[in-house]
Amino acid sequence: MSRKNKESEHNLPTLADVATRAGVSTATVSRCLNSPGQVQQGTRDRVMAAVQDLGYSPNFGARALAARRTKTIGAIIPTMENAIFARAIQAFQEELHKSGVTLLVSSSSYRQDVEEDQIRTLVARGADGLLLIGHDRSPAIYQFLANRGVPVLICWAYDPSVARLSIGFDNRRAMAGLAAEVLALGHRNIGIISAEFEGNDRARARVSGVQDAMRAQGLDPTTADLIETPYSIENGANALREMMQNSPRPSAVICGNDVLAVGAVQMARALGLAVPGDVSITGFDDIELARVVDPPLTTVHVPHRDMGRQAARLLVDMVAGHPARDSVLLETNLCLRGTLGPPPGSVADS
Amino acid sequence: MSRKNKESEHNLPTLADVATRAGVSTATVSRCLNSPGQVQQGTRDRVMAAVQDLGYSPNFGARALAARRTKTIGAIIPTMENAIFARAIQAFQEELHKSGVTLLVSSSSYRQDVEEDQIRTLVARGADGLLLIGHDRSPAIYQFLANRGVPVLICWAYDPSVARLSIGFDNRRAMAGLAAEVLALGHRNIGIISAEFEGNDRARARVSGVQDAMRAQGLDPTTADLIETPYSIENGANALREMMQNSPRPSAVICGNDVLAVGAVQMARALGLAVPGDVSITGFDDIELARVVDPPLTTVHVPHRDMGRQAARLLVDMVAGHPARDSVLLETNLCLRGTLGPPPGSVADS
DNA sequence: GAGGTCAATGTAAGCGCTTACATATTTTCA
DNA sequence: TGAAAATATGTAAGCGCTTACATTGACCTC
Repeated sequence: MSRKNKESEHNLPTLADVATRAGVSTATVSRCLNSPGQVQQGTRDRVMAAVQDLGYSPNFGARALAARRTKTIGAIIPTMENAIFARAIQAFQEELHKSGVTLLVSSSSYRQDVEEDQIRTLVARGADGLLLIGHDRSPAIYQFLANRGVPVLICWAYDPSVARLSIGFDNRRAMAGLAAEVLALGHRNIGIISAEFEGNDRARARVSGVQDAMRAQGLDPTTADLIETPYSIENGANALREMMQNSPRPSAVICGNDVLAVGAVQMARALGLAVPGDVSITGFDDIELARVVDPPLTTVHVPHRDMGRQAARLLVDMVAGHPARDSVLLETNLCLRGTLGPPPGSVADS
Repeated sequence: MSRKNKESEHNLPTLADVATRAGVSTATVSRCLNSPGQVQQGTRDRVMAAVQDLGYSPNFGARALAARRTKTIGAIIPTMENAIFARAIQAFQEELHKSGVTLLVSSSSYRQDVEEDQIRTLVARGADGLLLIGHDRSPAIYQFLANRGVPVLICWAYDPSVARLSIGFDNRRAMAGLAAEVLALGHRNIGIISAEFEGNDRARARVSGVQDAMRAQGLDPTTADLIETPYSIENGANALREMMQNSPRPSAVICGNDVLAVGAVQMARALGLAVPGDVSITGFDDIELARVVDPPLTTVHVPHRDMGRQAARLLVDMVAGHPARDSVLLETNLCLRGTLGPPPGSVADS
């Protein structure tokens, strides 16, 4: 009951073809490909020559099926559309490549349901491990992953209160540091433009950081003007416009990331407001955009490349059965640039 | 000689487990999953319940092996690090998703050897089709793809002189249009900052476009100052600095893309040159960055999202055996913004 | 009511690989 | 020099699916 080979069909060379041509068994060919050390030089040469001649390349599905691993790691990022995740992912991929691991990337558009789908898809495709951004997701999906025995590394967040292994920075503390700087200049009317909280623990932590800093100064955090909006330049711009209609008007607007901040800066200028003369604006991430906008953005530098690289090493180890003992905390640092100044009418200013 | 099941091992439910639990054969379960119409309602319900109960999800490798297709399409882009390709890929993925196709993305860092590796990897992984950027690559690799019967769609380029199916725009004509605009303002000393030519037909085509426009004005294209450098803001900046040391100094610098142009604008300002008062600068692509820089960049708008979306549809059709008849030409349009003005000392200027 | 059609399901043969175990060959050293 | 140890290769059993073909039974049609 053999499947008919329609003449039209492509018939690629298989391991068996290579074996025949090289005059060895399929096992030997397989070994040449996977652990060449086990095969004698002469035999190996013969096999490799056959591989070349035939233009053989192994069938991934068969290999995955037989070996029960895929040398594949999956990553799901919220978006590819701006540079926030791109640099980290690029570094992640480069590092994985060194270990012969392939990366599969999907983007979830910041939607939890989409992300869950993608997690399932990646696992079904045999991802040996997964890189995810932030901790926020349903217990059910973590349970699923645990059942499947798929190691997961969380990045972009470091939160010692969560047991899961992660590599990242302390969003809350980093933002608190920036906010402290803002408050130290004398700003008292603070605006916050954040990403939407739902499903985004980083965004919440950053806002908490601002609130921490306010409390530390004896200010009431609830007096801060808060707008939640999806990350985009345009949304940042709109949020700033809205915020500037309030009274009292914030003299400093702290944004959840650089993309929002860039939009805010542009809108401020469009409204005829000087930055930082009339309003100070800060970002978070220090992506390329931060230096392109005029004036350059005061922001928090996140070691994206480093995070990506280290994440790759950790995850490769985890897949190999050497789970890291502890989460990794990376340091961020403040980039004080042109968009932050003293509030209008302050002593330093007059 | 059965493989021992070490007790420690995860043993996921298989199709057979589902079949047993539902009291049907594996074939029926398979049909429920792949072509539910063929199965009676009652049976199907029973099977689906079993799938739920067991938390079954199909093994990708086995499926690919047996079905000889993967519902996967691969794409290789030169870089993820800036936004040039991100928008198109995002749209590409969203559209593929509608057809139940998974996207695998790799980036080649603009290196041909890396790209060939990745092509082979993706094919080995069973990609049913491939999306590639530009035409430039070795005949050997095209031959390989043809042997394997893997359909390929080229994007980012439209060149009727090449037989391969593509979707894109006419880089040469688009750039010629922009250059004509520059020349019409009276610029005669032209600088060109391009990506490196090797392996990048788009870059070459764009420079040819500038030369076409010069010839059309009776100018000698070889008088243009040309610098080739990899795409990055920093490289754009360095190239501009270098160019400004020449004499005569260009009054307009046409850049191969927005990333280079943004770097050029920033360097011009750092050098104390007014843009466009002292030097005009143009880009290509119209990515977000183009509007963020001050003044906003004169550039060529490329319909990235549309290209991505249409590419997905075409490729899905090709994989299904309905190859498109012709390459698709998309229109670009000029975005005349702040960085382009008349040359210094021109009548309009004085 | 015999023969034919059609729909629903079952049977079982692979898909192309890896790897445990068996076998053959060479090396080592008491 | 011979037995044990190490090394190289072969044998063949799956890995978890899909699907061609076989089977079954319900329903028509003349």
